[in-house]
Order: sequence, then C-alpha cells, then structure tokens
Amino acid sequence: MPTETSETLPVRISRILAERIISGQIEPGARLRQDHVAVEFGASHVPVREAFQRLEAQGLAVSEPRRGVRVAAFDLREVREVAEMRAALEVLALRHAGPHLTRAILDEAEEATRAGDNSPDVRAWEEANRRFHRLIVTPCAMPRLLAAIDDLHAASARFLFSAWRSDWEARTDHDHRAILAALRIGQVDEAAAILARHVQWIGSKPVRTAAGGTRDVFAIQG
Amino acid sequence: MPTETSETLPVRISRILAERIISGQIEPGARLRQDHVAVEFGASHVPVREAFQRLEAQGLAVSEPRRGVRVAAFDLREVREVAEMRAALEVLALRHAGPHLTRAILDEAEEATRAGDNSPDVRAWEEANRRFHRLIVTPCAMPRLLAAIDDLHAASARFLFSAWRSDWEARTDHDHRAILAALRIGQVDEAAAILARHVQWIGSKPVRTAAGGTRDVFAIQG
DNA sequence: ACTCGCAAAATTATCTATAATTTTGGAATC
DNA sequence: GATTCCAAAATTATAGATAATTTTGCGAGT
Repeated sequence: MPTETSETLPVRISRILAERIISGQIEPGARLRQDHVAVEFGASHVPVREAFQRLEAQGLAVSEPRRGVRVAAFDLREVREVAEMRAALEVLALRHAGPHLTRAILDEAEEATRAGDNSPDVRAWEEANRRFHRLIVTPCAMPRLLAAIDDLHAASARFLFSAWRSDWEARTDHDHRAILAALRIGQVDEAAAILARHVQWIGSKPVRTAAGGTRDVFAIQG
Repeated sequence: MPTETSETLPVRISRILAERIISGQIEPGARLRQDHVAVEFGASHVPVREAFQRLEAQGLAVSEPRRGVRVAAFDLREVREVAEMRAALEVLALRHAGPHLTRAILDEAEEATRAGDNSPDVRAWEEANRRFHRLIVTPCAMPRLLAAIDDLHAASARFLFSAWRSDWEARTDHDHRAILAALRIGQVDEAAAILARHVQWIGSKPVRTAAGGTRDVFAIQG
C-alpha cells in the first residue's frame, strides 16, 4: 500500500530512519539490521540497503564491510568539526545570497526567529532555527553547496537533541536579530561575520538535566 | 573470482566508474544502465545499484526515480561553485593543519609540486596537484572535512580534463611555492590567503585545441 | 508528410532465494 | 573458574526471478 506517491521506497526509509537517528530515538553505535528494518517497512532488504547507503553518505551511519551498519557515533571533536564546516559554508552561501535577498525573505526569516523564541520544546526550536538559516542562504542558488549545508544541519540537530534531552528553556536569539539587522541595511560582510561566530560558538558548559542535577555537556547554538 | 580482496564489490564498481566519468571517458548526460554495467563486471544489479548511489552522493551522477541514472552534467556555474566550496573548506582545513605541519610534510609537498611542473600530461599533473593539496591539509585530522574536500577534488578534476582534452603544456606552479614558503616560516594565514585565491582562480579564457584553433573554455588552476 | 496512439522491447525496481561470513552460545579443556 | 574451540543461529551480500514503468518503433489516421 503506497503511503505516498512520488517518493521512492529507499528515500522514504532513509528519511524516517534519519529522523530517528537525529532525534536520538536510535542510539549512537546501535546496529541497523536490514532484515528487521525490512519487515518493519514491509519491504525487502534491497531498498533497505540503499537507504543505509544514503544515511552513510549523510554521515548519520557508518558501515563496516561484512559486519553491517551502525548509527554513527560522535564526540565533541566532531561537533566542532561540523560547526566549523557549517560556519565556512554558510558564510560562503550568505555572501552569494546577499544581493538576492528581498524584504519578503528577511521578514520571513524574522518570523522564523520569533517562532524559535516561542518554541515549547527543542524540536520546535530546531525546526524554526533551521528555517531561519535556510531562508537567508537559499537565494545563493548553489545547489551543491546547499545540499552540503543541509547534511551538516542534520548532524548539528543530532548533537543538539543529544544535549538537551529533556529540559528546555527558550531564549531570545540575539544573533539572528543582529544578522537580520545587518542584512536589512545591506551589510552582508557584517552579517556573515556574525553568522560565522554564531554557528561556530560551541562551548562546553554545564546543562541541567531532567533530574535536577548538572552534567558536562556541550551547548550548541545556531 | 575476486580480483582484489578487502574491497567490496559496490566500492570497486563505483571507483572504476568514477574514474571513467572524471576522465571524460563517459560523457556528461550519458545513461548508466545497470544491466550493462552488471554484465561487464560479472555481477548482479544489486551491487551496481549501490555503486550508482555512491556516484550520486559524490555528485558524479544524477538519478531520476524511474528513469535510471545519468552522468551528471556540469556548466561553468557549477565549476565556480565547486571552486568556491573548495576554497572555503581547504582554507579551513589548512588553518587547522598549520600547527601540525612538519618539515617532512612540507618537503614532500614541494616534491609533489616539482612532479607537477614536470608532468608530461594533464593526468599526471592532476595527480601531483591533488597530492600537494592533500598533503598540506591532511594533518588537520578532520575526517568529515577531508572527505568533503576529496569529493570536490574529484569534481574539479572532471572539469580540468574536460577543458584540456588533448594539448597540454606544463608550467611552474608559483602559487604552490608561495604557499609552501609561507608555511615554512609559520605564516599560516598568509598561506591560507594564497590558497584561497589559488583555488578560486577560475577564469574563462581561450585554450588551444588539438586542431590548432581556439575555443572558449574555462581554465582551472589548483 | 506529419502526428497520434498502441504494442513490443528494454529498463528499472522490487521480491524471493541462495551463498558466504560473522556472531553467539555452550561444551570441553587447561 | 577462565579460556579456547566448534557448531548453530543470525546476518550480510549477491544472484536469479518477477512486476511495473518507461522508452521505442511501427502503423493508422488526418
């Protein structure tokens, strides 16, 4: 029974698995067994294999030749690596998008920022945050660059959800507003500089857990 | 009959197909038919499909849902896009590699530059050039970043081979030497600046063809 | 002569089955 | 009691077969 037309089976499977990996529903290092996934989706292992390869290309899974594929593990070093790659590529994209930014786009980005500030949970915040970033870089019209940025956002979201597992407190995003202010007066370089700092700002700081205690964990912004 | 152990069939197939695409042996837009490839490699279509997906992830092929996969086309805009992404990411990598660069590595990079200057054909030059770039960025020890750079190099090589199809004239690479000179005295920022210009320098200029005439084509350096 | 449409061929996508490899559990041994 | 070895189970990887879709070629009609 086709749940949705015009989306191939491997794409569908990889998308759903990606959601689970990003949200932390499947833990890092967990094995992805093709038969189990196949029966769950009522499919054979062939499309499942292709879905696995897709996840591997996105950096969400790693495959050892004859031993199957696991959810990719990640550590603080990789968090920093992804953040720096995002900073470099989003700055590049913003520089090219700058001349094509319209008032309407910036208004929509501001709306996304407001939505982020009023988010009830991390998930909603991440969605709004990603919308903001995507809005201001999309007009660069560089498909390969945008695809790479999307993959990095997926990795960032993973880290984000793993840090704030249970408690969440929304706060106003001053960086986003500063970026928009600079863009509105045509100062693309200034906006890019703020964006670079904003994305790259990844520090290790204590975060309250649901139990009330504190643990050392990384904080992500951007 | 395993030709080589410890390399999976899909990896092997995608590697060989990638070589053909990069070298221009298979033209942009050409269809890749899974059955034909399968019989050529004495395999079934399952590994071939996975090889195709790999190529798609590298940006060397594009797949339309029920219509098969074609060799990715490319135009001047994409050449520029890849060059700018390379500039951004290689600069990032070099900045991190800087502190870990040793005299031995720089010597090896200089040897690669010499090999490039003495290359008899484009193919040899490209190989030496890639060795140079890879040598100076590898010590950054950021696997995701290095993998992304590798894919971009593959795309660059494609453009390069398509431009200089037949005639080739080696010239000394002053940029590489300037980068090395800066690195030897610890001026990583200066080296990064030269690298950015070096990679990004992609202009449209007439190139002599084998027939002796000139045609408008892009020139790639880096 | 050109266009439209239908049928045949080719091709893709998926499923089922088989082979090869790895993991797992337990028993025998040190 | 811990360790090593072997066999059974599980799992991955590939092959062969089937269904569905697209492309192609030919003929009829205008």
